[in-house]
Amino acid sequence: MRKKTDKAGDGDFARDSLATTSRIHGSIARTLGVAIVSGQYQPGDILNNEIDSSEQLQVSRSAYREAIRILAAKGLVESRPKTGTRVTERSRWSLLDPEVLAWFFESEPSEEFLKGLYELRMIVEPAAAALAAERRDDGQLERMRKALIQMESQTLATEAGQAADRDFHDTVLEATGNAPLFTLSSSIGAAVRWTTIFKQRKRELPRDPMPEHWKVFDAIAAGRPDQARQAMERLVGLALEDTRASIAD
Amino acid sequence: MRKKTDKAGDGDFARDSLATTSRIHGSIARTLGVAIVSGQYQPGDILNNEIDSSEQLQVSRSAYREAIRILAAKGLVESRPKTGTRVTERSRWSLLDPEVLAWFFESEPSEEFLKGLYELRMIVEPAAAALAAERRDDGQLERMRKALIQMESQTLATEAGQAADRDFHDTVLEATGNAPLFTLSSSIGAAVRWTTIFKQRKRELPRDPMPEHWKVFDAIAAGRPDQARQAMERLVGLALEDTRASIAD
DNA sequence: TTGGCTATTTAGTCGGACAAATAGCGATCT
DNA sequence: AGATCGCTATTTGTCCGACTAAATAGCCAA
Repeated sequence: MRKKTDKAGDGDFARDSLATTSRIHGSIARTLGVAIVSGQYQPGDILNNEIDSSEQLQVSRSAYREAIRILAAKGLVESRPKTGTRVTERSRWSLLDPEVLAWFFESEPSEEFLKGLYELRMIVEPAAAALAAERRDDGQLERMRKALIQMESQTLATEAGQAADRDFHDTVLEATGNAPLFTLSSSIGAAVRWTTIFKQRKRELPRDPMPEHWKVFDAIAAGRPDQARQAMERLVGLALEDTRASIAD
Repeated sequence: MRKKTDKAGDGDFARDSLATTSRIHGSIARTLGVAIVSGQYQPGDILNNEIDSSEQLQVSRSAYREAIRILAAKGLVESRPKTGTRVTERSRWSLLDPEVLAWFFESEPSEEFLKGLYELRMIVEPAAAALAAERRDDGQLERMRKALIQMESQTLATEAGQAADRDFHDTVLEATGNAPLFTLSSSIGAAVRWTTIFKQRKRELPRDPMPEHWKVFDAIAAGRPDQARQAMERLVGLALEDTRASIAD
């Protein structure tokens, strides 16, 4: 009933979670998903039936159906015989699913939505930093330090610098030892990446983010939860300000 | 390309999100999903190929494939030609997806996982209550009041009482005006409330939850964020204590 | 008017064929 | 011996067409 891999070799398997779009069902799901989250289809709208839709999209009905299953799994649509497949109300959407977020970012998300993500980050990350200060182990601390050093030398203007930034925040989340909390990191990371791009479109880096990052790190390293929370609050708060400024423009 | 419903009639469509298991692909997904989150399949394990699996489960290959697409959409598995379909590392799982959470609760989740969920709820819900105190409108306030009155008369022992409890918390979340926050907390709340049912299997209601609920309501009605946050902290904290007690048993 | 029956429409399921990708092996060349 | 290239077998991916089951709408009869 179950086959075990000989050597837990997940090394080169991890890289391409993006490959999801390389198959037909994935790309159809993406197409429809973007159309839905961008408002091209409204909640309550009914998609054409499977026969017509698959013909219009030039794919087999099976591939189309698999795409619909993906969308349904993320709460974007709901199917039933006779009625058809309809777009569900927004409150049912898995807004924090990495793919759904990616679809949002493909056709600029509303300012309100971005604000919501930042607000969520403002709630979650400081609390996470506090927990991390209590529970981090040496390995995690070391990864945080390396990420910050990398970030310092590359700056947020480079891809590598942004990746380092993500690594740092990911490791903080991981250090909370709270798996459900950790899954938020990819969502939050996506939001951050997007807003970083936003910011750079209009102006150079508005401010050096390193001092705040180091303060967070120091507090976590020192095992001071309250201090870590406050430092992270400042960090996220400043990022929010910058984003607000570049959006307001 | 798009067909609009005449009367936005989503009224009777909303009830059965559970119907997802009534179709074969859904029930297969559930079976496999439970097997995965319960640890019966480990990350890195490779599932039997589609032909064998679908034969063993007595379903067509198409239905089996649709089930796999659902699991892949929730990050539980990853498929590729030649290699097969393998269970992904836990960090990729959409732990906050309502269905994934439901699968966890089907085979009692680990204490650590439960603790994580409560911890997250403890972070998010008080913050949400604070935001709600600033942004709620009269209609939301009215719905909260009605829910609490219903909850008071029915008690948590009845289905209607639990529904009222859900309504109250959902309305608080809605009142934050933050969609991402809403989806996050709503799925956590729904999942955690399953433990309420667990609790009641073992003992009667350990304590009257109404005073804390009314305090949250009053603070939100009065537009006092800090007070609302503290009241919600107490509310969730007490629920956590109760759960801990019934687990320890 | 109402109640149930039936027709119709739609997703759901099936089975079987063929295509594409790729990991792993083996032959070949250096 | 080692590296490199190409082949092959395995597995998922895609397609097709038929049939099943569910759910609605509308008709017909009481």
